[in-house]
Amino acid sequence: MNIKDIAQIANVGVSTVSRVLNGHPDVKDETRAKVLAVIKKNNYIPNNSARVLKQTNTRNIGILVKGVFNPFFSEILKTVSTGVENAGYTMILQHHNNENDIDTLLGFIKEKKLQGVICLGGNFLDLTDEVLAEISTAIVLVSVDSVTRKNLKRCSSISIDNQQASYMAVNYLINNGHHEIGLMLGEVVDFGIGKERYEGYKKALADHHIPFNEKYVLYGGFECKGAYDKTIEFLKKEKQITAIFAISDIMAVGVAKATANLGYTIGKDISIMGFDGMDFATYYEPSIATIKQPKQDMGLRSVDLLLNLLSGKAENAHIFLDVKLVEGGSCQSI
Amino acid sequence: MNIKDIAQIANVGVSTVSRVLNGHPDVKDETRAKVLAVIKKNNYIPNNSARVLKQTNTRNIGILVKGVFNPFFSEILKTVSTGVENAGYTMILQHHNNENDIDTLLGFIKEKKLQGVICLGGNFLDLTDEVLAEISTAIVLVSVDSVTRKNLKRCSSISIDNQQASYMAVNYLINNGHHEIGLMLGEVVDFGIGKERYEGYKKALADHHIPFNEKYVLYGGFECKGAYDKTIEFLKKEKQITAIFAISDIMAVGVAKATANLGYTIGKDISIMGFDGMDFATYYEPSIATIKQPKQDMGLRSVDLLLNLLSGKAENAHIFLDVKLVEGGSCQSI
DNA sequence: CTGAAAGCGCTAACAG
DNA sequence: CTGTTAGCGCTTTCAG
Repeated sequence: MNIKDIAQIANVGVSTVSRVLNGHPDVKDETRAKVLAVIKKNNYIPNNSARVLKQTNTRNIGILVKGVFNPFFSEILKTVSTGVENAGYTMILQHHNNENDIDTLLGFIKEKKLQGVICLGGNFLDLTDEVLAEISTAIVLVSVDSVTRKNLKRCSSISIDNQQASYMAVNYLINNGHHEIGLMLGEVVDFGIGKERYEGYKKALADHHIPFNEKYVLYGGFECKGAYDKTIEFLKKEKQITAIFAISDIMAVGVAKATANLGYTIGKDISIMGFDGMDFATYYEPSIATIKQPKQDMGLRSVDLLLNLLSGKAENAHIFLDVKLVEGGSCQSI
Repeated sequence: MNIKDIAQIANVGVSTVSRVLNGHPDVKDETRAKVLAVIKKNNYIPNNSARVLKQTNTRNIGILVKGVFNPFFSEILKTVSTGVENAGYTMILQHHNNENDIDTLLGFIKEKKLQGVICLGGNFLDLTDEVLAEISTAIVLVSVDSVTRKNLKRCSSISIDNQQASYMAVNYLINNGHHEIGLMLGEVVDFGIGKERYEGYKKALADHHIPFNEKYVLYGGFECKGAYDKTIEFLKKEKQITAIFAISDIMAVGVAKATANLGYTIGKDISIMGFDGMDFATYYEPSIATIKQPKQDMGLRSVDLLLNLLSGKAENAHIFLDVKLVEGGSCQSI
């Protein structure tokens, strides 16, 4: 069942069917009704590929997710997918773990003829306006490293200031009297947000004249279990530790469980901070203090921006959203 | 830059380029190398739409997610997306909340020329082999209602026995001495897995001659907050309650927090069971007892089955995977 | 307002 | 082994 069949059954030309399909105004109401009726009766659905092949306007939006499919991205994804679909676009999700995020992005755009892409995570430090000049695709980078600071004119970004957010967390711990603060990062090699949060940690220590100790830096692999295991091992050796800052809530939960199992009372014997602002951390007992990222807003604004970019209603922009330090029973003064 | 350009530059015909692209064997090594070089030098990437338009073999696999993008689905999605991409397929993700899951599925298949679909969630009770006879798309339903029991010959499914799993949980609570057991469901209207778990709850009570009390059934909307609020309200009225079974871990966390805030000691004053087997529940303090679904396995097996269905290596099948009751400090005998 | 016809970029006969 | 060519189903001029 294709457009030709419909045209034949409805006794009109294919172009008329096409016009009806695309909501062009210059079709007689009567004809439109007839065509619509035939379409409905035959359950006809236009072939997307043919349409995309022909049009420059493919209505394809890609979502490129880098690395682990963490719950934080999932929440953004939820918002984004709703927005993209409501706007009548097709959403193509690609998940990768390649070295070169830029090449992956470029390939994705060409292959799928994307009109727009939202990248969740990844490292785009080497991205330049020259590279982007070759393509006319709208690009919004979400939650990526500080490429945003380069003020590229041919792409947009929505992010938070990771270094400052991390600084805020560590500073808060220090102001609560903590000096021996462990840091739970994800992977050892991380040139993206992990690195920036690492630097925020170091800076906060330095500003308070607290010496930095490499042994206090742990890598939990962004999973509960990793964080749990590393914390157990760590606290057995470093008994002077009074606080641990994990750069994701999921790891914070692992840290919390580890301290509890070691006999610490969370909040009293040890303070724990997370990062992201996930529900399950807020509803932990005690509530895990965290740096809350505006997840919903990040999703909403990235779709908004992308759609406005596509319709020419907006210019490329680099938007920094504010985070909020959410206090919780897991963090107390000493 | 298209196939014709490449052919011209490489001084060969388009079909040769096409053959190289598709790994056909009958190309002279020398020619292949030449073409490959030109492709690489020009950063040529074939247009997917044209390929899909032409081929029956579109290499498009759709993932249709129904309802909330919960963390449980996200985990499956992670596994699935990796599998689909490794097999060289394009993954098109669609997220919907329509009434009619079957029509949505059918439309999705036609529009995107899908060769296979994996449905996460949804209600396919009205699905029949007659409807499926019209399409030649491989379909794997994952985590859906008991349509699986109808033994459709033209689609597959991977699921757990929700009623029995729920029965197992409630039975466990009862055997631990609990008689006044609250049930935290998601939405009031639910003809899918929610209903089956509801029935498992009722059946367990009945088998132990415990009267069913409609007031003990709560609806938390599959969110921490909803579960939290409803539990607070509930426990203020029904002080005789000694256990609550939530049909998702995320809600169990909300329930746990509520009981803690009301001054209950979890595990001692009240027992809590979850469902799914998510990390953050296991790492809760105390660990939340749960019915662990084989998430990883569900993802893996659905991709496997789908790919084998596509290559003719497997027949449609309805697979029930086993769940496991994981004990935890949140549940104790009284 | 409507129809005929030219491709979009690719694959796969088919012919060499 | 390789090139020529006919469409895949659709949109979009261009004529009516």
